[in-house]
Amino acid sequence: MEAALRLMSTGRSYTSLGLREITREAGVVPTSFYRHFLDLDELGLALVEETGLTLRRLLREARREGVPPIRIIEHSVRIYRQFVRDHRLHVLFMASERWGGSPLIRRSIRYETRHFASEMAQDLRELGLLSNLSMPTLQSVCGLVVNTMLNAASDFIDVPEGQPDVDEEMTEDFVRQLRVIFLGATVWKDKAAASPR
Amino acid sequence: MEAALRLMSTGRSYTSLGLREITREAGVVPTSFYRHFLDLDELGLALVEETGLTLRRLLREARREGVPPIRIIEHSVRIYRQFVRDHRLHVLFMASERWGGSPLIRRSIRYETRHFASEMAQDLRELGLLSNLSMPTLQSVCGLVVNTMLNAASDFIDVPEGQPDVDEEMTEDFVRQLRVIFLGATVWKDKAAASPR
DNA sequence: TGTACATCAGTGAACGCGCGTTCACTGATGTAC
DNA sequence: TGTACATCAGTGAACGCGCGTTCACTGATGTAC
Repeated sequence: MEAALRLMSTGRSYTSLGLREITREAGVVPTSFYRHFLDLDELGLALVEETGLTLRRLLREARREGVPPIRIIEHSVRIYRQFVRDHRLHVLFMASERWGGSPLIRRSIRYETRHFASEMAQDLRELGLLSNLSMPTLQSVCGLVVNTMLNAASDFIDVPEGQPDVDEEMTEDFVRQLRVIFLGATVWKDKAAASPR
Repeated sequence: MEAALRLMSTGRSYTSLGLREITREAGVVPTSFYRHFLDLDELGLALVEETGLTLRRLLREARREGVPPIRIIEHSVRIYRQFVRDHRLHVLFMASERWGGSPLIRRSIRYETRHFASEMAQDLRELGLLSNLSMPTLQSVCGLVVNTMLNAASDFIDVPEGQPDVDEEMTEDFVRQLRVIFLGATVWKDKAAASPR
């Protein structure tokens, strides 16, 4: 799995990787692959699952430590940023295979991101934030936020390693976009009232 | 070019297509490929260029016919929707190869979308809309809008043909997201004043 | 403590196959005089 | 109107290569008694 991510780190897509290529990178004979996975799709799915699991664990901890309801965005962006730093290749994989070549992987990523958006919506609800939105609208907004997060992550593919200023500028832009979204959500007036639970 | 798009219409990624595969789909012998393109990257770039050109032409016409400044979003969404319908595969190609396997194609798509976002920003400026935003913020918002448009387009990859209700629901969600963004942009207060042009 | 057996990641040879690319070619269409 | 030549999309044979997958194997590690 690490070998596959490493091969993708130069901007290759997952679907373009070969089985032999991956095992070569892993320093192992091609046939060994079958000791671990049925085929390449299964490896991809394992990567998605791993990433989702890690992120969910992180969020659970973050939730447990209690968040000051004010500055929620800054706090979340900081957590997300740290996650992207620690698991750069995993996030890149998720973000760029969202519409990659394998239908199975696409489906599993879509499932994972929806799950993530739902958790975010629920968190906001429980914190009493954006209570002006109906649940469908809140879901929609969270979906938009997640997509924006993944887009931002993807944009880092082609940024060369030693460019902290470009990096900084892109993050700034990303935060601004999130602010616009949340600002819009704050003043939004839904036709339907917020569902009472 | 049409053959390549056709092969991708079932969810394959461009990078995973083979030269022989494409020429086979085109009903032509593999070697004929070289009469038209140097390699697969060049074919991809041609597709990007074609799509960009068509879209720009469409926008120019739309601009010429004059837009009532009110209902600008609805109008634009309708135009975009028509474009996606008429050039479904082209848009899908652009949207899903944004972070696909070929660095050259990625770069060229990024160039094209930036260009598009800039034109949108300029249009809004000239119409006197969102004049509360500084130019960088306006650019950022337009970038967000373009990305959201492309994400929405990509989500149609896995929607089976005969599902008009799902289609409708997704469009509705997409429009709602755009509204949230524009609403946020409308009430946004920039630290810097809007540049006086 | 010692023996017998199970488990399992990794090995290496072999297979048939489709790939990208080269080459010299054909034959239709357009252009010059 | 007729002839000679240029252009150019498409052809078909051939090449060497890396691919995914099969098979019977090795040898280290863990487990049962």
